[in-house]
Amino acid sequence: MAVASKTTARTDAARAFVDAHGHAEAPDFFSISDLSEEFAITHRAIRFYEAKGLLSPRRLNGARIYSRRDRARLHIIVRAKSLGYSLEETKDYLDLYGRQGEGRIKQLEVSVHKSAEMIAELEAKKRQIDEKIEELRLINRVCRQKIAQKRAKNTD
Amino acid sequence: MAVASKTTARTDAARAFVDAHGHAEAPDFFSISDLSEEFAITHRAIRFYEAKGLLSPRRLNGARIYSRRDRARLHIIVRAKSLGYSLEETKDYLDLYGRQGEGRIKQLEVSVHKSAEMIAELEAKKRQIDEKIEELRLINRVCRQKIAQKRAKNTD
DNA sequence: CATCTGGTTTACGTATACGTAAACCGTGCC
DNA sequence: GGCACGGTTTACGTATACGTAAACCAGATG
Repeated sequence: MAVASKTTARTDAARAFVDAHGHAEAPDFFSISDLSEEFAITHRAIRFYEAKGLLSPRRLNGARIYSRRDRARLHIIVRAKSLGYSLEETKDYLDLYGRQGEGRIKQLEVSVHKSAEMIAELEAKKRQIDEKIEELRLINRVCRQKIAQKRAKNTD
Repeated sequence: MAVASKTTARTDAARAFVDAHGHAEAPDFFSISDLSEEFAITHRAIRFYEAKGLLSPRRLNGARIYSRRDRARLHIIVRAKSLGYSLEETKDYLDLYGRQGEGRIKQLEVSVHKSAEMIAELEAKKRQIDEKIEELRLINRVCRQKIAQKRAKNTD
């Protein structure tokens, strides 16, 4: 049987392509398996994001080839998800991220405005997290006090 | 027709109860409408949280009466949701929050551990937010630079 | 008494975000 | 040649978190 090489195997042409570019330490292209491993998500999820218009990797013989930029976008998607953003919201974000500095003045001004808005929203989220952390610190403290009390009185 | 009083109307007995306790500034009890308004969510959502075991208000004549503690729990639910936590996860959190300092030493130690874990997780989330904020600041900066350049060259 | 208001339950529908299974294709290795 | 391997599409299923509609009840009001 074919002994799969240690490195992730790929559809042949795709593999050739990926290997051709990028030298060991800093690859320029990635397979779907590379990315699904790196970000601990399934192939299915990655294809789903593409179907929803959040990614659009080039194809080679049908197989998907992801550039560094695609990978960066996926990274953003994964992070945004863990922060509770929907794919729809993340898509808006990526639109901003994608056209970094392109377009006419009007568009650029919109981008400046939107990015400022998003920053404000994230700051608010940070404050909410701080509130939760405070609650948890209180719980932590109270529990430890109770433990100390019980230990002292030996009331188990 | 019945002119609804300015304050939220309630099923009668419930209203009497709610009004009996708490004096204007600091009510002790709340109707489902009070809370749905305060947190900008629907009655349906609140009942749903109850069905999932995250709330358990007392009843009066069938109508739900929420205590300050119930309200605090709902507040936590709403915040957790906006931070991307599922109701299941939030339920675990509320279990911790509910038994603040009760139980035997073993349980208390578990609580200490879990709260510490949750704090660590939230700190990680904060770092992710900081990363996103950094990205956005960059976008913001780049866009403003481009605007300045275009303005200077007057190339629209 | 009829209606209105605010509450209740039950049931079915819907959007999001995938999971899972089936069936296919192209290349490399024995 | 054949099979394993990694990839592909298509289709249907599932979990979460509610929305919506229908039908009911209990007091308050005119």
